Amino acid sequence: MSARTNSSMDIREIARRAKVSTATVSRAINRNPTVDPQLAKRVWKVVDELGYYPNTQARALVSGRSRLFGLIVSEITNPFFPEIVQTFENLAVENNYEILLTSTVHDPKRMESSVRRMIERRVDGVAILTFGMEDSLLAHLRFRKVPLVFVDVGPDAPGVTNIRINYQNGIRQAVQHLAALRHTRIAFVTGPLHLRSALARRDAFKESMKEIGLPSGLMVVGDHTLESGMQALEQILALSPRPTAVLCSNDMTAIGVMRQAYDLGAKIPGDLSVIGFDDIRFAQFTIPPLTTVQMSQKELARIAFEALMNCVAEESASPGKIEYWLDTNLVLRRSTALAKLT
Amino acid sequence: MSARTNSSMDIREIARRAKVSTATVSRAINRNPTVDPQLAKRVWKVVDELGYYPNTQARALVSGRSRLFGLIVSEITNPFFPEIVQTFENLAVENNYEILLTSTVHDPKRMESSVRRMIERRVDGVAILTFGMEDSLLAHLRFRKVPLVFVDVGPDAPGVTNIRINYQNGIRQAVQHLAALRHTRIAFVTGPLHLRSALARRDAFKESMKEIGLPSGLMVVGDHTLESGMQALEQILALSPRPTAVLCSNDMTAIGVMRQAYDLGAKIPGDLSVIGFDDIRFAQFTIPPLTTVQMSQKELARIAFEALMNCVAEESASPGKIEYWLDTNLVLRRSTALAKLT
DNA sequence: CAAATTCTGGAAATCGTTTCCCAGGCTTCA
DNA sequence: TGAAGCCTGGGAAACGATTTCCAGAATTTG
Repeated sequence: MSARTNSSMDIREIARRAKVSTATVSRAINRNPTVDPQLAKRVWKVVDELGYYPNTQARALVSGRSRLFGLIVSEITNPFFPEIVQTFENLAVENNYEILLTSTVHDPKRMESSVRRMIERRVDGVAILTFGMEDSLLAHLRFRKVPLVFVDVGPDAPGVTNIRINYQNGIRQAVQHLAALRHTRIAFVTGPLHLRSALARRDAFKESMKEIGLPSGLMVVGDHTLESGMQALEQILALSPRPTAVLCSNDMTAIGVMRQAYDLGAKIPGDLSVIGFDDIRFAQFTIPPLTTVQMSQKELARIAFEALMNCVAEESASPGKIEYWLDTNLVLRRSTALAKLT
Repeated sequence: MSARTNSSMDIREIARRAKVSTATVSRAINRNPTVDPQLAKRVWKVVDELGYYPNTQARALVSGRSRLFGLIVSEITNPFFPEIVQTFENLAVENNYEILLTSTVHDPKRMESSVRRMIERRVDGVAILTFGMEDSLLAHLRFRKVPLVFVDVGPDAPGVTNIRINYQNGIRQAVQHLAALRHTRIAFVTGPLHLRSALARRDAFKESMKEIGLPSGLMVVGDHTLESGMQALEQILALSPRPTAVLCSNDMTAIGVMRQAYDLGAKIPGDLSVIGFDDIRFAQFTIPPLTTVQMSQKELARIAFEALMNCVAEESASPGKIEYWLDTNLVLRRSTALAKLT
């Protein structure tokens, strides 16, 4: 007998005190209209008096729905995610759902444990917001017919929803903005090239440069960390002729570039224009405020959540593959300026 | 019949295929040593073949433990929290626990729903890392005998663990560091004064100034947001004689101060020394890197988690009130310098 | 070799809900 | 007035595990 046995308030206790059956209590609590208002009131009175809260686990067990959505991210500390998690949670609360947050921290073992835990808790759906997740793991989820939402890189299979990102749009705007400021030597700092999303950004850059007849050879490989941005700047400044603008695969990299520029005494945007990607919240507060390509995290989270809700609502109605699109757009701040003529 | 019924793999199915009873399957899965190794192997074989994962809800229902810890924060997007959540999750994974993350977003309704959801999911314990939570809500949790861990502001009651922060230490170091740099007009930007933690920081500042015979009247009220830091700087610069150093109640405020200084053309640390509080990860990447008082988020999360683990382990052994202490320390970066003589 | 003891694994109760099925009590209509 | 048809609410069977007993087998002991 554990200590919490004494607060044993089950539906039966309520039933006894309200002098009705457990079935009626259940119906009353779930606001089933077939129950007499008088009775319902009696039940609610007892419920309130005793401070009774239904046991979600028992509920889930019999109903088959856990009212739990999994959310897999790569790292919670990655500034890209908190806004997403927050928005996701807000929506979850509104819809009486809970969120099971898991991070992979780029570790295969953790990925596996993430998936296992999702299945064990019988989540009603999973949003996978991390890039790079092994297919064999996904197979487990697919096998269970767990609704899946991917951002950008999901397999083209029935029952999985994909949110595709229009990288091209924002990056084209960024490149053209720089070109308009008379920049011709524009460098690009990539992300880790084993990530499809990083590749897509790089390709969008190449494409955009080609469109306006500019060479896209000034490329430095980074890994999306602030530190790699710092290193990237060193390499960029060593190039000859020296680039006058840098476009980065994400904001952290751009912030690293700016940070290193500060250390090296290069003025931004005077000596070098910098553009980021993602528009994490912090981008508006850097010094100078960072011009960047916005990929709305709120919007992304909203789409992901709604996609999941649709999946559980449909209930095997039309499990065909579905796609959503998320656009990207340049937001101008103060890290870009006219190219310095040399 | 829902669509997932077809993947109906329960313990019985395993039992049938392994030609043993469900009891044996359960024991084998839980590595109960009383089961014959031969049999256990047979069971595991079937389990692996079928890709069986035990249903946590059923488990929780009968065992009385949900293996779920609640984590209530004020806002996930507050940069103070991601590191905590990440550390907490890491520990959870190691210990086969799940984390139920909830944010109050400073909204009484959300606080209530947070608590309700924790109870409904029957969490084994809750860490409350938000400052300012109504006592009436906590009463619900206490009534259920849910182990509770507070940071800094918990009620002095049996069964609740408190993590107390030694604000004084770090703030004294900060003040003395500034004094050593010949600053005598040191301003302080407070947090929202309805938060006990903000009051404690302010008082620690006053105390530290008094210790070395400096006046502590240069006080601006803020609310821990970056924006309030920006506004605070305007007020500070309007003071006469003008302060030469600012100590802030948290890092976001300090970053706001620096951001505004940049806009107004005041050099940091040349014209003004700035010190923050918290040491959020970003503090090392600001321009200039922010000198701040470290309150280790990792350590905080670790203590909170271990406190919860202890509570569930003890199992009503010694439910007396327990206290942990977390120290704070100044970390020197580059936002402070010798006072400019005027 | 019989009796006592220890092991091992099975049957069944249990956890706290939802929900199916059904029995009465009413209403309605012929 | 009697038969037919709703409503309403109760009894009991799930849901998928764990765990307590308990019986029979295996082992040890006198």
